[in-house]
This record gives sequence, C-alpha cells and structure tokens, in this order.
Amino acid sequence: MNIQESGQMYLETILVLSERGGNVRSIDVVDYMGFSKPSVSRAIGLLKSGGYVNVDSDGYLTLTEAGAEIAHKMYERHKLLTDVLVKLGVSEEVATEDACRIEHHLSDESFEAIKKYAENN
Amino acid sequence: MNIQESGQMYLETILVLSERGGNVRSIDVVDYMGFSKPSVSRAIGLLKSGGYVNVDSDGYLTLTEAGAEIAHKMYERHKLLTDVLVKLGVSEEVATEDACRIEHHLSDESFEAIKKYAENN
DNA sequence: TTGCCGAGTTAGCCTCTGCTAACTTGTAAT
DNA sequence: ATTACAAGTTAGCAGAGGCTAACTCGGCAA
Repeated sequence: MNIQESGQMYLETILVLSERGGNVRSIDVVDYMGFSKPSVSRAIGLLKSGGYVNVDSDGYLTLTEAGAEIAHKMYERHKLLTDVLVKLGVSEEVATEDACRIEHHLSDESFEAIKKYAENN
Repeated sequence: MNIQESGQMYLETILVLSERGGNVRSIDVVDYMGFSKPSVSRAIGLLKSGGYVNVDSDGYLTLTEAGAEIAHKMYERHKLLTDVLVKLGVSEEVATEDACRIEHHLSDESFEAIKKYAENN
C-alpha cells in the first residue's frame, strides 16, 4: 500500500489529536478534518490494512511505527514551513494552510535546505 | 470550468513550448509531459471549452487571455521557486521538480512573501 | 493507386478520494 | 424494557485524471 497525500493528512491528524491528549477515535478525526464519517472510516481502514494505524477493540486509534514515522515527518514539515512563511511576513492562518498543502510535495532535499535556512534566521 | 492543478500544468506547458519557438501541437505536449495522446487530447478539449486554449484548424494551440494569465503566473512561480531552492543549496533538478509541484499549492500571499525575500537575497 | 505513418479522437477502464443514504450496535436515559 | 443517540460501517455515486485499444483522416512515398 502506497501512502498518498490524503493518507499522510490522516496520519498527521491522528498524531496532532493524540498530542492534544486523550484517546483518538475516528469521530475525532471526522470533527477535526471536516470529512464525512464514511470517508474517514474507509481511510482509517486502508491505513489499518496498510499497517500504519492500529484500531483497538474500543475504536481507539494509535499509529504504528510506520505510521508514526510519516506523521512526525509531516508534522515537522508543517511546523517548520509555517514558521518560515510567518517569518517572511505571511499571516499565521494562510501560512498554516499553505504549509499543510506544500508539506506533501517537498523532496527531502528541499526540506532539509529550508530547514537549514530556518536555523540560521 | 474550474482549473485544477493538472489544467495549470497543461497551460504552463503550452506557454513553455511556445516560448521555445514554433507552433505548438497536442503531440508536442504529449512528448513534453509524457502523458498519453488521449489524456492530452481530453485535457486540451476541456481547456478549450473552458476558454483557456484556442485550437486552430491545423491543430495549433494558443493560449487565450485567461489561459495565458494562468500560464504566466505558474511559470513565474516555477522560475522563482526553483531559483530560491537552488540558492538554498538544492540541486537544479530537484529544485525544478519541487517547484513544479509546489507552484500550484501556494497562496498569492505566500508567493509574494517568498518573492520579496528572493529580491533581497 | 496503394499503402503507410503521424496526429488526433472515441470508447471505455482504473484508482483515488470525496459524498449521501441507510444500516448496525452499544450505551445511557426514561 | 424501551427509546434514543452516538459511533461506525456498508453500499453505491461522482468527478478528476491517468491509461489502452482501436478508430479516423490527411499527406507522402513507392
């Protein structure tokens, strides 16, 4: 199973919600992302069968090692890109939105270069 | 008709090919983008009916005003983003690839901020 | 004239990822 | 015990945007 952009978003969302504290269920993902329950249900099912998410008997979601790796990578990108854009003068809101879309389309090489830039500014 | 990312890519390609000199046909777009003839044929048809591209009786493609506006916007983004990434230490090839994907996902606000940064560096 | 080749189109398939409608199931309140 | 609601699933649709197979059509060479 190949993780697409949407899969990355779901994983990142699960990470963010779990860092907010408490257990994460599909319905929390629904509320956070604004997608319908069936859309989330299917996406979680795919991520589960791909080995990126575990769903326990109470419906609580946890990231597997593979899932967490992707989620953290995306989350790091999200935060850093938002930061950089804000430092360049972009509003918080727009910076977050743009970071959210761009984070999936950046090569490691470019991201590392941007990160290095951010560290020196 | 709403222009999607793929539509922006086609328009930008037509612009690039026409700047290379000579007339542009669908087959040139096929060769440049690497998609199949039917895929390009349909895409051009959609852009035509959306008023972004004109196709003359010989099959030569030209951008309408609306099409040219989008194409130039994307092309400007492409060049500037590539430039910025290269200046940050990314290889030409990767910078071009990343710019190509990111250019469609950036708000005007963020792009202008990046542009301003580029002008002072 | 015949035959081929290049350009383009048509028909139809596939995947991804959203959606609604409607169902199941478990828990909590009356 | 019944009712009601919240969470999740199933079935099936839509649209974007790739693809192949197979067709049309015009021009050029033998």
